[in-house]
Amino acid sequence: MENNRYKDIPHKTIERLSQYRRALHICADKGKTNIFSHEIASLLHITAVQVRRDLMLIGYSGSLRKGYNINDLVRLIGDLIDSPEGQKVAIFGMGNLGRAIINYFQGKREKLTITAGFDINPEKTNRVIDGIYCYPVEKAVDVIHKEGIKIGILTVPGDQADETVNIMVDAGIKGILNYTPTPVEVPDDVYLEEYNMISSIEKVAFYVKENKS
Amino acid sequence: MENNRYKDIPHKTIERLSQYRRALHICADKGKTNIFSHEIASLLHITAVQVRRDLMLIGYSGSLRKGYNINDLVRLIGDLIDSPEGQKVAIFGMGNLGRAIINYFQGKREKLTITAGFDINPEKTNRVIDGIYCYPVEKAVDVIHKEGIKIGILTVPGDQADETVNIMVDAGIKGILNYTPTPVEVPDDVYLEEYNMISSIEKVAFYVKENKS
DNA sequence: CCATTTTTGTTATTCATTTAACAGTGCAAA
DNA sequence: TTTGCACTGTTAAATGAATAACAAAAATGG
Ligand SMILES: NC(=O)c1ccc[n+]([C@@H]2O[C@H](COP(=O)([O-])OP(=O)(O)OC[C@H]3O[C@@H](n4cnc5c(N)ncnc54)[C@H](O)[C@@H]3O)[C@@H](O)[C@H]2O)c1
Ligand SMILES: NC(=O)c1ccc[n+]([C@@H]2O[C@H](COP(=O)([O-])OP(=O)(O)OC[C@H]3O[C@@H](n4cnc5c(N)ncnc54)[C@H](O)[C@@H]3O)[C@@H](O)[C@H]2O)c1
Repeated sequence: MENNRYKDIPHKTIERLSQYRRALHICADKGKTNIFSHEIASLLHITAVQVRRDLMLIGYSGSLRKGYNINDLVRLIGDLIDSPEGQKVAIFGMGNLGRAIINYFQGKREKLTITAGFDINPEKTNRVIDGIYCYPVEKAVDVIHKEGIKIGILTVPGDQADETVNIMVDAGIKGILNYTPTPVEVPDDVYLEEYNMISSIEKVAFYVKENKS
Repeated sequence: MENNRYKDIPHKTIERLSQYRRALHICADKGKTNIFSHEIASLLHITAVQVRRDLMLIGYSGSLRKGYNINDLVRLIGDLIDSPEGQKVAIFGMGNLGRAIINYFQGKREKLTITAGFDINPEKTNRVIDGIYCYPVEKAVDVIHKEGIKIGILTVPGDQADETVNIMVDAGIKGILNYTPTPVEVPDDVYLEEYNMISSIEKVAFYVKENKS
């Protein structure tokens, strides 16, 4: 009940915390040990107030004169958004996008590991692709259950999205990142995040057109 | 001044209109000619009120008994978000993601065409990759100006983002879709849309973790 | 011909997020 | 010691977006 005290942190704040952490890592690598809210803000091109507000929500207090301690802050963000034991991720659809994600993401986050791929194409299944073993989708329930995978990234063709989501949910996936252009539905206990790239491009195109006037 | 009457349409509505259109195309292909707000809603897994509200904003009126005429609605959405003469798009960074986007997007939208790629790697430049000619970045100003490209997709490594955005802006790009994890800054007359995939995955992971309680 | 149903279009309300306002604090310099 | 400065942390207000509420219209069936 009251053990998830972070339920009331805005979704947008969670996203930004992830970005703060990335920026802080870069600063730490440069030998910086402390940082002011307005410095973080200018790295992300947002306002210092927003940074302070976000940090207030997670309960971190900086020093008045020296700002925030970078290592402490990185650790605190990690405590909030990471699972100490790590989380496993599966990719559904080992096509162009799925493989690009593997190559990009794998090894980048300490606590998140892509541990399985699934596909329907027999030329791709039952072998290692870009370092990830690709199973046939029929094995999804078994593998996901056995490995304890809770997070799935959906990169199958749009017309396969619904069907594949059902498989994912049945297999025990509790969080889905849908890169398909097809909106999908999930039970209440599954967290769903969708990103439609075509909408994004069309949105940019729209505002470019409108600004011309 | 008052010739862009669509300035007050919410950004989220623009995104949804793009998705409505996609869904409507699929319906039209199935031979459907009319559709109710609640049918559109259930395709996108949103509410019928939201659909009607969005359509109200763009000034389309459906028939009380037959709902919306699919062809008319598709046309009207096109009038709003497309440029009749089409718009050209350039990709900066012809790596895994850039090429995945080309393969995925090209040919999909009638009024948006990827017409040039740019890269810094001499093995990739001055030749055709996945159907798109890849120029060295030094040619960006020339090519973009000559072709009249206004939209750019940024898929260079994160540490090259700022520098590349400057080149894009100098070359006359007016809308940027940044897939880099590095937040960038653009002048007021350039529209910027950013998408950070790692934040998305970490967000999903966070809510999966939190729900476990 | 009138009540019922179904759906649209619009206004009002609620919810989420950002931005503004400002009090409080510790250091440094006068 | 005191004054001013440059920060932080928090509350208040404004903006943006989703949801709820409801009047009006058109067909249907008694
Ligand atoms: N490529 C991109 O840049 C991009 C960008 C945004 C969104 N997307 C979306 O991502 C999805 C994949 O795009 P892509 O370019 O990688 O396509 P792709 O054709 O290269 O990859 C699709 C993969 O899914 C597999 N597949 C098909 N049906 C399946 C099923 N029922 N179960 C499991 N696997 C199945 C295919 O064998 C293939 O390997 C599409 O929905 C596309 O709209 C792609
Ligand atoms: N691959 C993914 O799925 C994915 C997902 C989200 C975000 N991203 C981001 O997209 C970007 C590209 O990812 P990727 O996986 O395609 O990497 P990649 O290394 O495959 O591609 C990067 C490309 O950019 C080129 N490049 C390097 N410096 C350049 C410069 N100054 N100007 C022009 N071109 C230059 C490289 O030659 C290479 O072709 C990265 O910033 C990454 O963080 C990738």
